[in-house]
Amino acid sequence: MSADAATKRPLRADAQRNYDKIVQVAAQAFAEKGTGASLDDIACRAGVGPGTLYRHFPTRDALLAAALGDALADLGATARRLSEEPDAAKALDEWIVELARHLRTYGGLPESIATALQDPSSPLCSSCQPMTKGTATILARAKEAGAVRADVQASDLNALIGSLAWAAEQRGDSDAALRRLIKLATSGLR
Amino acid sequence: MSADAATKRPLRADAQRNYDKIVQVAAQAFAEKGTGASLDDIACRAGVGPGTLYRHFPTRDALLAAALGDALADLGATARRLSEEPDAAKALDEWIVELARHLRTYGGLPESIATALQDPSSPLCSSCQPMTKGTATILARAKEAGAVRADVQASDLNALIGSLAWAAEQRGDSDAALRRLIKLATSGLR
DNA sequence: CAATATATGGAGACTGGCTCCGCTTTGTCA
DNA sequence: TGACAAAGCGGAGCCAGTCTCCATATATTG
Repeated sequence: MSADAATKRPLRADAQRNYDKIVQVAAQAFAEKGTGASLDDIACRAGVGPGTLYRHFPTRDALLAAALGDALADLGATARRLSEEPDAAKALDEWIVELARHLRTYGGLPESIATALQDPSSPLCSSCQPMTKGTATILARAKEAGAVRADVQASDLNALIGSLAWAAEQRGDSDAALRRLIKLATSGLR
Repeated sequence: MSADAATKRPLRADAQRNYDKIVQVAAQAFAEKGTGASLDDIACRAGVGPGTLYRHFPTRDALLAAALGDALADLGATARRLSEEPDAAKALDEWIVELARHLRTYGGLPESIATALQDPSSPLCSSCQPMTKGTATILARAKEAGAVRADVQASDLNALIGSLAWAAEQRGDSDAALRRLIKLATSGLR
């Protein structure tokens, strides 16, 4: 959970220390209070002033993207693994569940991400490529295999998964309830 | 858009005037700025102090429920009409679209309602009976007609519809895009 | 036209976001 | 090693929003 922003001049040692500490504290705060956690509070808990936090992370999304770092890398790995899975239909089912579960890492994450996806300039938007790309490739394979209707769009599927994760969060659902919701939405009403 | 709260002692004339004005202004503000509109601002625009607004409506949800009054009555009427519709499957389809559309009356409404539904003491929760009951009865009829799997639960269907309305809002979707999303979720992937 | 219950409004406490700028620390180079 | 410039810091302070408290004002009633 460190080493990044190696582009441009490397940060001064103290600055790098602060950066890392902020990300670490932020990850914990988001886990506890959701994506709406107070940024001033995070700065305080990291032992820096608000100014420092805002210079490193000009927006909440920037901090969120940094805090999410590892989790998103994991998701990328999962996507690659499922792209190899022989059974394309099974791979898609698994991907959907996995993605929905990831979206519950922090409270409020589905909303943060949905908003970010609307704004290409958001750092969170670029960080989410593992998600969007993953869905696109795995869905494409499932279509080729004839396991999915040809008119299903990747963007719609992403929106659907996000919205289910959101609903599950709103209801305080268990993992089982989330799966039930996913099954309802993916197999339809009849 | 007036006359209510006739239970208990009737409000003093000036109080009733203020009450009505607040509801009217609130409906407009929510329409413009979403359910998160500033309450102090609503009070100000209605020509009353914040204290007055908060005495009539102790929570945002209380005000929201009042502002939604007419719309919810309409929805109740729609539910009754669709309960008569001979084709139970068609009735359900229509209900789903109608409900999702109603949830877009104000920005942020799906979230406000989803939260309220978790809290039986919320005034918004009771106001939403037309929605929940409507889904329950229309779904039951569709099941009887064999148009829907028997294991589909009304609560899940409600959550699903709400989440689709939420997703459509996040993406700034047109009505057509919302319908596409609904079709995807109700007819499944294959 | 009191007397009284009812209702008002706005000052102000509090929370969180975010900025600005004088001060401190670090890295470098002689 | 010492000194200087660049890099970084932090917290005071402003803004917006929520919500409360209570001295004051107004409607109603006999």
